[in-house]
Amino acid sequence: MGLRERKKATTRRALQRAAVRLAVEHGSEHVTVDDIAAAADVSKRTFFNYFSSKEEAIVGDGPPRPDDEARAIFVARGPTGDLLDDLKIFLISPLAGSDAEDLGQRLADVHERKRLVQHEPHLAPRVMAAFADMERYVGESVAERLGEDSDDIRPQIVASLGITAMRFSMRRLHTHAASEGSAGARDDVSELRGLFDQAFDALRRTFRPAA
Amino acid sequence: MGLRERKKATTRRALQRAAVRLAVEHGSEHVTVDDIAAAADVSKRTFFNYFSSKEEAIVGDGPPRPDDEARAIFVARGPTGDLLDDLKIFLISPLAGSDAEDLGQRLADVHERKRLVQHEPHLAPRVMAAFADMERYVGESVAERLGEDSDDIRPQIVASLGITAMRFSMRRLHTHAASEGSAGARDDVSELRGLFDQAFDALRRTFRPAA
DNA sequence: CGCATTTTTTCATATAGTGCAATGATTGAG
DNA sequence: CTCAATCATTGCACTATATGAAAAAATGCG
Repeated sequence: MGLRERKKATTRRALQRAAVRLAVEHGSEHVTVDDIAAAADVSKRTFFNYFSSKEEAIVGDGPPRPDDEARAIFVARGPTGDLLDDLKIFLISPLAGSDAEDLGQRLADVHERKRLVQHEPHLAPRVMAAFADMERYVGESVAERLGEDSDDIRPQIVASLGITAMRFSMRRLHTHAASEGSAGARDDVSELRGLFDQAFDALRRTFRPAA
Repeated sequence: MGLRERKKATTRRALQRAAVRLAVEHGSEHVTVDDIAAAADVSKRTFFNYFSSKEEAIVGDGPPRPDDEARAIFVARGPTGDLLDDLKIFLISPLAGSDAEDLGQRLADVHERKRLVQHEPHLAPRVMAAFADMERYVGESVAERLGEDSDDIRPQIVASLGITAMRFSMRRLHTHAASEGSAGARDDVSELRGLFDQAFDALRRTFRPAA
């Protein structure tokens, strides 16, 4: 990785961190792009080279998507053959690969943004839209697996159930224990997995697999 | 209804119609608020007295919400006692009251906006957010009916299934027959009801009512 | 009609977001 | 090392969104 790319990554992180921090401190409405750029020591124009809008920098990218490999396995009826089990594995796959350090950092970011959105409801639409987009992606994957059209009702039902489980988990995350700091990174991950298991157990109970 | 309120309603409709028409004609990116205001013969500032953003005027309000009466019936386990049947009635209740004339007009608007969003994907997030908001509302109603907390998983599952049925119906509406004009108003309504029935039949087949 | 209320308009202003050309740093080839 | 190509950053100009405040116009009522 060359110096150029490293600097770009640093700048991007700096901008994003500044955006979130300032939004938490003063409320996102009272933070201008100029403020964010100044806090990250770049020009306003540079900010827009990295983010296409202020909200994008503050809210972030939404839930992480499974990669193409995980999608291929899911579409090919793998790895277990059971629809719900495989859907669960498919959805949680982005949390599988990376190391605990990085993962904990991302979950901490999720946590901070969650609080931000709760305090500022006008940010919610963007988050909701991100989930809706994810749901469309999952729906198409399910349709492909089932050999049906993505306009059919069944793939949409299955996708919405999966996304509901996901939202439930992320919503519940951190609402109980107030475990903070870097030591809680692994705890966060296992808590998220636990909630995910819990949600899918509930799905299993209310879902009748075949027609 | 006094002259004042009638005029306000007229102005609002004029602005909304102008917004949609111009967006269809030239693409929403190439339509400015000044254009819309000029087409409706009001000042730009007046536009913002009616709509808080350009997108709000173009995309509209999203799916119509059940009124408090319908919600009260649903929460009180009415009218049939069966969860899915009652959910269906609850969700479709906004289409029950008004006359066919007005209803057909609204469905025509839905149709036009649907095409608009399909051609301009950047409008999609707003629509998705509207559905997500509706889903939250339904989830809270279901939780109240079941005597559970709206943070619990079951109300969220039920709500997401209901909204999925709704989205499926609105998505499929008008994709088959190209029936246009005022004569098709009643047909549209019955087609929508048919699709809604179909979706809920599918839900019934995949849903196991009690734990 | 004449007065009170509400709506519309005019004007000023702040901020978001984009295109373009110039500048300066990073890189890789010779 | 040196030079040339590449790429990020920046400043500047400009358009559009959105809001606030006060003047001006329209409306409702006695």
